[in-house]
Formats: sequence, structure tokens, C-alpha cells
Amino acid sequence: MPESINHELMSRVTEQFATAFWRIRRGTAKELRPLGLTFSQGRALRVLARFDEPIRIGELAARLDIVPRSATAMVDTLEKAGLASRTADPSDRRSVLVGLTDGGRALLARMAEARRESAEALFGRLDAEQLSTLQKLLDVMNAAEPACGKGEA
Amino acid sequence: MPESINHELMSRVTEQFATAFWRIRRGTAKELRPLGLTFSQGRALRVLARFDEPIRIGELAARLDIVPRSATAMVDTLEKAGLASRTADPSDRRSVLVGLTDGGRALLARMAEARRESAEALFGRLDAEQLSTLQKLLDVMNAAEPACGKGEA
DNA sequence: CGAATATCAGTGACACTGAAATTA
DNA sequence: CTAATTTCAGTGGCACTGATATTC
Repeated sequence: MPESINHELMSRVTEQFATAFWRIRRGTAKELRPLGLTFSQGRALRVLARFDEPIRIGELAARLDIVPRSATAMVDTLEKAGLASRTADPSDRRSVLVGLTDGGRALLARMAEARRESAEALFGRLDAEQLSTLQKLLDVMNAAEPACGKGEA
Repeated sequence: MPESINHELMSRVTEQFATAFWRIRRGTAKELRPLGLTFSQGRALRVLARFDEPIRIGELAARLDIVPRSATAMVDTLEKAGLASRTADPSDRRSVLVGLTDGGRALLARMAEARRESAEALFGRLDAEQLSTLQKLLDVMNAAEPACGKGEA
């Protein structure tokens, strides 16, 4: 633990994160709106797509870095929209498995299409190498432990 | 405009931004809570502190990258908490100037103190150079024009 | 008159907490 | 019995839109 952390720089980066995040969220939401999806729903869909098998609610929550209760609400929404479905876990009757429906998979494909426009506006200023560097740095940051237990929004 | 934008990579970075942002917001909010401040209020305070003269609501909005109406609400809150105050702009009677009160400046100092703890948890995995690189990349990203007009949250 | 500035009122998206039910 | 998984109900933070009054 380095003594000499540059707090001013970190405050600045924090500011920048807030700015960048909202910009990305706005830009992405605009593209997703015609599909009837919100930013967070799009995120959840992508997570579900990464597994080809249905996963537990708790697992989804962990991947989205939100509390399980919030994941339940998200699944409620996706289910109502016909994009995901719950099934009982045969091996553990406490848990519920969530997976994409065919409709969910279809929408996911259209989502990728839709995002192309905003992508340029949001990341166009970074060249391939910069984008790659950014990706790696974020990866390091996010690898940090639960450190700050969820619960302060 | 490069034809070969790596959309998969951008989607991934978008995910990472969401994760990182919420972590930072949670960690910072936890430190700010004892001071009676939220994350966004802290942000606003910092912006106001950067100018030594009171600024217009519109200017504050631009710095926070939010719409003016939202900045009005933010100022209402800060004013009620006694951290900022409005004064009429003598040179343009349409506009209102906002500046920190002494209480606001005092709290700002305590804010910097309070943040030290979470800073380690949030950014501790990055060394000085990485943090600096991150700062520069975010700066490039955020320099992008209003591109995606606010309004999709 | 048209553009800019701030405000009023209402809405939407979204994560959180605490408590309770079910099952390991 | 304790721990894990999910759900129920309510809350809070926070940005957005549309419309309106002043003033430039």
C-alpha cells in the first residue's frame, strides 16, 4: 500500500468516470430504446448470452455487480418482455435458473446492430491501441474485491 | 472514421465502465454519507470549488454534463444544506450565479479527507503510471462533442 | 421576434435496505 | 441450527422531458 497516493488525481479520475459513464449510458440507451430495452437490460441480456446454459439469479447478480434482490427485479422485467425465462433448478430447489428465450437471442442480435451508430460517437476518438489499453486498465480496476460492499447508491 | 471498429471490444468496455462506475459511486458514497453528502453532490461541490467566483447554473450544468433543469435541482439541494448560495447576476438579469458558502468550503476540505479510505480500495490496484494513463484516455473520450444529446437516461 | 436562462412539475431507470420464506 | 437462495415491499438518488416566465 503505497503511502503516496495522488488523491487529487483520483478525484479527477472519479469525475471523469462519472462523465464517461453517463455519456455511454445515454448514447447506448438512445440506440436501445427503439428495441424496447434499457441500458441495464441490455447489459443483463449480454451476460445471459455469455453462458449457453441458464444460470442462477445469484450468478447473474454477481456478474452485473448488483445485489441479488435487484437481479430478481431485472429478471422479472426481462421475463415479462419475453426475453428470458425462469426454470427450476433440479439439483437445488432453493435456486432458480434464468436463461434467454429465442426472442431474447433474436433481440440480442439486433442489439449489436443498433449499437454501431453510437459506438463511433462514444469511442471514436480512441484508436485501437488506446481502446485496448483502456480495456486492460478497467479490467485491473474491476478485479478488485467486493472491497466496498454493495449498498450506498 | 475507421471502418474496422471492434464492436465486441467496445461492448466489453461499456460493461466495464458500468461496473467501475457503480463501484466508485458506492465506495465514494459510503465515505460521503457521514458528511450528509451524496456522490453527485460531492461532484457539484468540487466543480464549484474550481472557480473562485460564482458561476451560472448553465455553466454548472455543462461541467457536470447534465441538463440545466437538473442543475437547478442540485443547487436547490445544496442551498438548502447551506453549502451553496444563489446571487443575482448584475450584468444579466436572466441568469443566477451560484457559489460555495463558507460552510461549503469547509465541508469540501473534510470531503478530501474522507475519500482517502475508499481511494485505496478503488484505485489501489493501479500504479501511478497506470492511473495517469487512465486519466488521459478518459480525457480523450470525454472531449467528444455533445454527440449524443443528453436525454436518454 | 427569436434565442437564451432558469424554473415548475412530473417521470423513468435502477440500485439499495430490511424482512420473510424455502431448502441445503 | 446455521447458511444460502430468492422473493416481497419500500426507498433513495438522480437524470430526463415538456412547458412557462423573464430577459437579452
